[in-house]
Amino acid sequence: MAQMSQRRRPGPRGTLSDQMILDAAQNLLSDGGARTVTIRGIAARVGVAPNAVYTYFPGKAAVLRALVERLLSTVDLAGLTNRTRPWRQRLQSLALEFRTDLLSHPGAVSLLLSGRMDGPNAVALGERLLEVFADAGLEPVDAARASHVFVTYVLGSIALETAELEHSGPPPPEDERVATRLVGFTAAASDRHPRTAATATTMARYITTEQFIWGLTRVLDGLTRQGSAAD
Amino acid sequence: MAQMSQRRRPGPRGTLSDQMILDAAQNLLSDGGARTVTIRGIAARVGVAPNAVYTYFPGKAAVLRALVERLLSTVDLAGLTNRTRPWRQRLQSLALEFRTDLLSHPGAVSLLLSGRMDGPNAVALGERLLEVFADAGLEPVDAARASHVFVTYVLGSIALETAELEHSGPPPPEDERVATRLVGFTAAASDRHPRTAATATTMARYITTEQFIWGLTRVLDGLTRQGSAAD
DNA sequence: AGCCTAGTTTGTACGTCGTACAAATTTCTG
DNA sequence: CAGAAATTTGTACGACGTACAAACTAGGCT
Repeated sequence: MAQMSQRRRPGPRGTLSDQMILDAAQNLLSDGGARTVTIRGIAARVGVAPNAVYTYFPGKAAVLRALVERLLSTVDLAGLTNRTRPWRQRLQSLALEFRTDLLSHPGAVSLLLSGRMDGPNAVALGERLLEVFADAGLEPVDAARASHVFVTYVLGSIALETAELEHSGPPPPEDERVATRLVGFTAAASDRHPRTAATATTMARYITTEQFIWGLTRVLDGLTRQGSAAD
Repeated sequence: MAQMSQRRRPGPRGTLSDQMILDAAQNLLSDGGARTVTIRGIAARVGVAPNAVYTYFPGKAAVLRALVERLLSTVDLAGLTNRTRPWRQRLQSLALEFRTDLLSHPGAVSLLLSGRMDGPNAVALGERLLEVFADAGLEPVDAARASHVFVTYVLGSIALETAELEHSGPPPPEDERVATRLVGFTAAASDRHPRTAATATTMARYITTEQFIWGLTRVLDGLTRQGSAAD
């Protein structure tokens, strides 16, 4: 009946951009984890109807891709290729920085692992890695393979670490997580698993910075010695 | 119309169990990928209302946890501890078998990486790994750390490989995936990325069995040599 | 100036998901 | 053979992603 005109809202306010959408998405990721990064949540955060997002991105997947690229853009490429520092130190700094960043955004890794990582920032990072491994004395082909192993180790580590939190809220401190794991392992260890029982305290520390560096060092050892043992 | 009593359906048919539910879930995972593993899909597959699943599992997360445990139960623990074979060969067989399994269930890795992997089968596998690294001559603490690095590399590799398909349907053969990647890399490579351009064919092969073994060999090299280089 | 057009935003709607609740039914226990 | 316990269902709610057309605003053309 009749015309209830004057609906009041629609129309371009002009103030909205893909960057604001990514800001909102990144804030959601930091505050509440990956599962709270939602089109409707993003829209609410910027004070807009959900559909408005589709003006700037064709879908949720595109938003996530762009967010991954943004996260990759924050890595320190200059430090990575600074030849005044030994190559090992440069790689370790990069890895540690990356790990800290990603652990502080619970759920960001699952984002990284959910796409192809073929954006411009990903390619740029890959190029720098090739450079560093060339500095380490590797032939181009070996440098390429080594850089992929490096990426695999770093992302795999972080993925395994975040696997056990990521469910709700901000991450507890390292000590606390270790304690929780220790309880779990000692409970699971039995006569049937003597070695697990014997090294439970070590295994509880799988998720620490110390273990991350230990493994990284060994991986780099393996990557930069010519020839391989046949045993 | 009157009373259409005889609504006909509710009541226990007796024929339903947690195992059938996991069967259905696993079939869905194989056929359509991780995103098709859904409570409603599982229920439809066993010919039952969605809520029936909640009689056997408290929620979707529990179903996925149990499914992960089931996937872990298929690994060949006996072969892993068979001392008639050299330890490197045992680890490599395990890694390759695991990789083949997980690549054939697109999306299974994201499942593995979405929980703590603390079920009985996971613990049993961990115990065997400790045994193998002891065979390789490592002290208990180093064996524990090494086994975690091993797991990290294997799961990380598979995660990176599945990252770029996982979106719809059955995985294309290795050659085809390599070709697709090559196109992408040569397109992305420019004057600003000379090393990327030079090794594009190698990088396109990051997702092959060959690269997987190459990296695994290097990682094991690094894990089983005492001491570490300081650069 | 004023209109037209293109671009932006919204309301509404559809189909999907996980899952809570109580009613209906069957099987088991005594 | 009755009652208790376990199982399954219908229905429903609140989220989600996203399609569609209507409402609106801003800028370019005359």
